[in-house]
Amino acid sequence: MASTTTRSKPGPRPAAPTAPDSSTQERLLVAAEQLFADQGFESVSLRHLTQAAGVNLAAVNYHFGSKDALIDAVIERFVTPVNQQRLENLDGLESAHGAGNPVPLRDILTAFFQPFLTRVHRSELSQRLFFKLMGRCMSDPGSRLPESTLPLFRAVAGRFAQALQLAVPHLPQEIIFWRLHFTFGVLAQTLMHNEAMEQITEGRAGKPSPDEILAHIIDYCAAGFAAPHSASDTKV
Amino acid sequence: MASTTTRSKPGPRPAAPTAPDSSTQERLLVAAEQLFADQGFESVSLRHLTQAAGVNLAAVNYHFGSKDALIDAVIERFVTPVNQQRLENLDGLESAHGAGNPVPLRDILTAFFQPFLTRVHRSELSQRLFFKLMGRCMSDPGSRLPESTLPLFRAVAGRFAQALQLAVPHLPQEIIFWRLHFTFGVLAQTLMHNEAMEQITEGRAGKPSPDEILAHIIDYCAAGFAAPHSASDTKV
DNA sequence: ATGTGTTTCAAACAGTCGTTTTAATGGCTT
DNA sequence: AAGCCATTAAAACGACTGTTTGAAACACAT
Repeated sequence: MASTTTRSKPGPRPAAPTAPDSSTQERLLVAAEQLFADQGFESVSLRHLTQAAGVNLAAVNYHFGSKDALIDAVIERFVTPVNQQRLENLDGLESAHGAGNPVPLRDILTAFFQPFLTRVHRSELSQRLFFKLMGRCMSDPGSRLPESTLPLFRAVAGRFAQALQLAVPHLPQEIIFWRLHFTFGVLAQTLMHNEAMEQITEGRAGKPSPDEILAHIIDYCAAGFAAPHSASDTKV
Repeated sequence: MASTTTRSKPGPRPAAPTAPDSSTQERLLVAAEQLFADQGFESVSLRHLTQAAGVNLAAVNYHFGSKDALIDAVIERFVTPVNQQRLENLDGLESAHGAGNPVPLRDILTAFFQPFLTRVHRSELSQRLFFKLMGRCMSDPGSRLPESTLPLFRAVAGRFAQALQLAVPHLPQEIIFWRLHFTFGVLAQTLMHNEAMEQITEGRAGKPSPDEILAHIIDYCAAGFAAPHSASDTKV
């Protein structure tokens, strides 16, 4: 009988999002990435997840130890290359402008945002998924980031803060941290609710391409970052 | 015996966060506000919630019908006055500058952000709570907003978009929507993870006051909003 | 063929969740 | 006093959660 559509219930090997011959771990990671992205980490049950992946219920605990460990694996799987490429981008910029010389603000921000947008292209249609999963990592309760990713995150924050301090030397370091914080917020909002923007811009000019989105973000954040610091009247 | 500390387990009426004589609905709303704020809507069980409020487990379903209805009630309870004051602020600004005349960008943004910060003062120490609860409303899965609040939200969005169009006439409407979107992100990030900023700024000058935070946000968002629009090369 | 280690499978575990139920209160009018 | 209503109370319901179990299936070496 039916074998055309993507049934979710029975069958030993229902149409899976992965190649049916890939390893169980791979299938779990891919299915988890998909489901976590549009339902959240806690809302996806292991039964739903393993069923979508076409593997046994116990596979998660066997291969990863626990659901939390699977979540960490999913996050680390795409957070790490993003942060690595961020550092590579910044390395290239700094060596191009000479060590100790300031790098233009827009270039720094582009180096920070770009890995999100290019890494999306590897799996074609998973763009929306990737966006939302990233946004979820940045805003889920308790800043749900695996321990193993924290050192790299700290390195990224430190390096970019340092580069920014050279780019906008008229700002005290504290203000730079605040604005880095705000910039994270712009990114998270864009990643999580980008479909809301698609609705707004729908009548106009098709869907916004990742490059367009990037341009809009850079315009906004670069201006916000370079803004003069209205003197706080608490001091002096 | 013991009645000094805040026991959470037994007793007919353990030390509750509300006046012990207030109504059951009131106690539930107050306790829910507190718990939802720092644990998230789905992570708080009704048993934990009713215990903290000092009421019976069935009280939630009796007075509100379901847990979801309680969540909606909690959200609506403080979202509505915030949006009402936003409209009042904008009314005041527009009548002060004359109908049809542009209102300064920073004033518009202040009118938008200020209700968050002043409304916080009503319950003294609940400032952090209020911040996080609001942030959660804006970023939880499915944009968890009660139906009853949507008309007011739409009115706020429309009115402010209109005012902004007069304030930054050099921008097409689509860009204004994008930047309104980004501004939401800055707000949500600030509301949710403000304690992260307290850690960063700790060694320096005490805690940031709400007014300082507001000043930082306005500096960033006003500049981002007024930024020139780098021409998108897709058209023309 | 035999043994070894890894992986899969169906089934059950103990626990929590939101909700419902039924009985026991309390205050109020008639 | 009796009767009625809204509220509270304790207990149980069924459904779901993540996790564990012990046996079956497998690949692959000896």
